[in-house]
Amino acid sequence: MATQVAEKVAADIKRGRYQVGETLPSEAQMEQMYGVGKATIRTAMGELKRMGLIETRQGKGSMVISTGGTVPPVTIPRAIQQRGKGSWFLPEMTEAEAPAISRTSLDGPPAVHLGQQDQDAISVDRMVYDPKTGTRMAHRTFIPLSTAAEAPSLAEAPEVPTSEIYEQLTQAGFSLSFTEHVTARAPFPDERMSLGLDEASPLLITYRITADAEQERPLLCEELRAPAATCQLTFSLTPTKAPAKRTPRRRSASE
Amino acid sequence: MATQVAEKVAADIKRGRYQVGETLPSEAQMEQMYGVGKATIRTAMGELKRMGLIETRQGKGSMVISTGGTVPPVTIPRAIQQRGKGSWFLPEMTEAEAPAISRTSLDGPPAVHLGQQDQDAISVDRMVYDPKTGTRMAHRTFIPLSTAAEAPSLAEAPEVPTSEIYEQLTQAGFSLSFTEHVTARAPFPDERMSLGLDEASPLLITYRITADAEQERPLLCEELRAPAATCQLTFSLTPTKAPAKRTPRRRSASE
DNA sequence: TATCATTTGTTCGTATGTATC
DNA sequence: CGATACATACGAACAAATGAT
Repeated sequence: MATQVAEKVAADIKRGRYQVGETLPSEAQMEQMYGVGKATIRTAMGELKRMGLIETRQGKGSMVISTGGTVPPVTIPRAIQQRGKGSWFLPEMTEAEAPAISRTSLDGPPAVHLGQQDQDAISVDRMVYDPKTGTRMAHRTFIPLSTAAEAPSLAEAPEVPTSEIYEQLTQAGFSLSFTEHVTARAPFPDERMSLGLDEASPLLITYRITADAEQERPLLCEELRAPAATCQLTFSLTPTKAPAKRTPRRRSASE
Repeated sequence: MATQVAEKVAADIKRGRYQVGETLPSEAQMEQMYGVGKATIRTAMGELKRMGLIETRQGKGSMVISTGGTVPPVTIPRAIQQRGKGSWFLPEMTEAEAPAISRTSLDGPPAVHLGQQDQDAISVDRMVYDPKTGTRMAHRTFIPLSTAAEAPSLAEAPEVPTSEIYEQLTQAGFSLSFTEHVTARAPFPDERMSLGLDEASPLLITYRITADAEQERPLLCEELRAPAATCQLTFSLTPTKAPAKRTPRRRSASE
């Protein structure tokens, strides 16, 4: 029944019955309108919030912020430019705070993607944001100790920009290739706090794995967490010109 | 308070206090354990479900299905191979049903990405699934009428595999380039039905835009919606070798 | 500055429906 | 069939934020 109410209100928003920017009738009014209890209305409002259609504020009311099916306003380009032999250029990110450096034991997705379960790594945490909208994102760089051993300058100053990390890896003799894995999930409570997610917006999560092209050996892992309600990641796909004789097999996913 | 309970249980799961596969104490028991009411426990369980830690089934109980921080089991490769001049090869997808062809008016993200607001397009709906896990995904191809006009064979049989669409566009004289936009949101009620999302898992959404490289004119839009709890998209990033806009080129960077 | 009505946020207790075993 | 457990809904109370008086 709560779902039916949510669908009804969503349809009304889509039809223009409720305009964007307008405040919906109060919950008490909706109870009367649909002849249901408070819990039902609140469940329905929760669905509408997660769908990104409305935004509620205590003491004010529920405002329509979208009619659904819109493109997220913040575009995060995931492109890599190589200008010279070891000169890399990445889309800029504005840092909200000074990066935090720590030493961690690799676990979860970074460990799987790097193939280094329970190994140690240097991790650099950054809070970045989009200057136009103020959207905050969490960025984390994992530098395995085995990688740092081959590029000693990395271990000394791991908080340098990512493009410089790529440069140092290139100077260390590696030929870099990049793979990115994207997924999403509901944020943990502490992530809601640090990213300022007032709603129950999902979290868009991407892992960029930098590997040595020849050895196919993972060298670096970068994690980016962004609120999916306001962000979209953009990739440029380059067709690979593979010979038709043999199919290059990707690693099968079975964890 | 509900959040605190959720954090406590999540910590217990992460610490191994509750093992994966095990059933949690019943909601009634938890009310006693934490000294809270039913609504609080249910809110907490809802958070744990969205985080992908537990799965609840009516009449059975709440089962732990993950300790958090795991890699989604289904990897969806988003790669494009070009074998010959107009011979394309894409990762295979298993169709669950026969494709449904309809004519729609472009709206929302597809319209924005194609730059064709309110124009008509042929849309081909497919329900695909991963044979190993049975995960269902919704795939939709938008062929603008303006594109169909230049590749007439497309309009006659739009339900051909995507690789064949690329082939026909190449034969029509286009030089194809691809861009992909990824975001996520909570599923709509009808999407929960059709995709079989028993939980409140977010929906991972990606739009692949096929454009003509020279004219930078969008030709085609493919939409893929997959349950984020079990899926990750994988991209291969190719560094672009762009000439520096300010730095003068001293050497001919042939590579 | 203080007060008050309005509105959402959170929790509680209870009841009923429904799937599982 | 019956006991158990989750799903859904109702009614009530209080807290907290907001905006106007």
